[in-house]
Amino acid sequence: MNIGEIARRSGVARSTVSYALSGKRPVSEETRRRIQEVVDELDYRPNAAARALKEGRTRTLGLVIPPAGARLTAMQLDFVASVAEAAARVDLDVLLSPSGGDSDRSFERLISGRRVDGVILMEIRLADPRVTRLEQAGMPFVTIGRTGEPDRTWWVDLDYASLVSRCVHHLADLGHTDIALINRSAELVAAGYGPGSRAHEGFTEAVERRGLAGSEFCCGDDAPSGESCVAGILTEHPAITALVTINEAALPGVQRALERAGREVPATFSVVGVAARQWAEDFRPQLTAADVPSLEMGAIAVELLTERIADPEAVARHRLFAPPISLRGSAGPAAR
Amino acid sequence: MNIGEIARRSGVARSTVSYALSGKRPVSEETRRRIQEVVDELDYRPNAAARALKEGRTRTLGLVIPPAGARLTAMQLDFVASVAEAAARVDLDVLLSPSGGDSDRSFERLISGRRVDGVILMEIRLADPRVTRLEQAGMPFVTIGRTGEPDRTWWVDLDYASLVSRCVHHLADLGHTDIALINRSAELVAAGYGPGSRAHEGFTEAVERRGLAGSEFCCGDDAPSGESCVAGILTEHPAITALVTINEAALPGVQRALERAGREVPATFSVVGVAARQWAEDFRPQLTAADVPSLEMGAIAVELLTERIADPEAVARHRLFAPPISLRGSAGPAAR
DNA sequence: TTGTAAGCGTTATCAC
DNA sequence: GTGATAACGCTTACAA
Repeated sequence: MNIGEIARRSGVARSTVSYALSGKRPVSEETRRRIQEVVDELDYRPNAAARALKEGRTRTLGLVIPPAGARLTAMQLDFVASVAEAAARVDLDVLLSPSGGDSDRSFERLISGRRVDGVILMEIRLADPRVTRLEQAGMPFVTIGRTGEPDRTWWVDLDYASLVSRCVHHLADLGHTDIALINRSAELVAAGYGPGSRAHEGFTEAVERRGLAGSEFCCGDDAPSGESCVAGILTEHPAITALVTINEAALPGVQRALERAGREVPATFSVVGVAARQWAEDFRPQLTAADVPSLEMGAIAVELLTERIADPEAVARHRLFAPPISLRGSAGPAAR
Repeated sequence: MNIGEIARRSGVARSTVSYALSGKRPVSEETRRRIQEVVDELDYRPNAAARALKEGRTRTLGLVIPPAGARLTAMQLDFVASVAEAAARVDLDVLLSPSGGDSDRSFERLISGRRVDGVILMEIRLADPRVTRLEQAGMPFVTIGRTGEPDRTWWVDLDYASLVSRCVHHLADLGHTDIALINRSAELVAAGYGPGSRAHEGFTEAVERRGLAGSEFCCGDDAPSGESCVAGILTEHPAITALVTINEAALPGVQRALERAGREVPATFSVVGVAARQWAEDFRPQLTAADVPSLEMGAIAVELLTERIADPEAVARHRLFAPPISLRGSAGPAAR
């Protein structure tokens, strides 16, 4: 089914069908109705490739996800779902590219094959080759997370430094003096992964300001890592009475380690952190945490990207999210 | 950058460039090399839209995922990742369509806009309107999960009936006589969701054959639902000594309820089920379970789909997975 | 071995 | 208010 067939059946020119559907020039009510009838009957929709070729835009966004080797966390998954959803709401399609570096074939296709009008990137490194590549290719993009040069680029991000800092202050207010930070994996932190280093910054700054003893621990993105990490903390640093975590995938393990050690939360140990609401509510007792607004972040990423696509000269915009800490039941006064 | 520019810079005709890149007709080594140099220098790749228009195929697969309202489970997420990965390996792109019913705009664009060469569908209902729509449109598709008429269609699926049956037999062999099935949510089961009804079948059949007392419980796809479901079982059906579950998202809650109730796994209560390996290993003790081979299933789905696209007349093929139960530590002899 | 040209289905310009 | 037609960038049948 193509526009020529619609035109033939409605007894008009192809251009008239095009205009009737786009509304870009007036069409008499009579012919518009006749065309619409045929269109509805045959369930016609313009061929995407032909339209993209002619218009020079694909009405498609690229979403670069970590390759399957690196398992996606619930938060990343939420971003994928929310980006797809937000794009669908404005009639944009989303093309998935599971790429790690900058020389991946599917990533290259997106760019030089002009498969998409713009790209959303997740799991950004402070120095990210994919960002360089997109800039060089002149492809509009928005990152979820920011690079080391955040002023020049378009992004949405969580303010990990301030969130972790707030967590520390909250624990300090409750009287805790000896606390731990459960960070992401050592590999990620070493690779210059933003959340890792910014959580570190926020933690050391706040710990120092409040005169606390703070220890930092890297931890893999899974429950077993969380369990062994916290088990280690409990045995080797018995003075520690509270922890703040940005590693949500480790939470089930954190919980298990505390239970095994017979620590009551929050009576004899407090836990606070940054996590998707679902993870926070799955914790027992429910986790006092800054709830990551992943749905909103995905939606804003799409919004920024469409804006940048519409005006390639526009000055860079970003959005830093610092959601409030939701008090649930996992943090209490320090035992004395 | 387009093929004309490459041709001009290499001093040949556009068709020669095309042939040099596709290899569809011999090109002298000398010119091939000259062209390749220019291509490499300018990082040229054929425009995807133009190529799709000319060839009548998009080299893109559609992947229909549940809309964000219904949160994706870890298993669904694994499917998404593995499909994207498998497609990328054969240089196909994946277009995401978050659609529930058959009249979603993004779903319709896939089909009548000819945005993709074929579609992969997940979360299939026994009677699924999306399947009907794809058949009517003549769009090749493969489902992850199967409909009520599995002979006519292409799919990959888990053999829930046989897996659950095996779990029951395993528990019976261990001496359990009073067991429970934790199914998916009541809504899903009522809506004719395959895994739900097939788990039911396998359970009742095996329970009957072994002369056991079996009770079935529906449970939402999250930890809190799992916790209250199992808590209810323990108080209201004290005779039950073991359960089999196909609801992996409920597992953390299942564990919590057992711990709260002071039941030792596997000493005083046994748990077996069907789950992604990651979920099974997160359980304490690790869960004796049939490990869902999501990576392989996604890859096979892509393989079947490409096959069907290549030969639209081919007779329907499918693949039913019945992975063995991996013995871990969560099931033991019935306490007497 | 290479070049010429038609045509894929659209949209937009120009003409009436 | 509507129709004819060129052009988007590519692949491929046909010519040389």
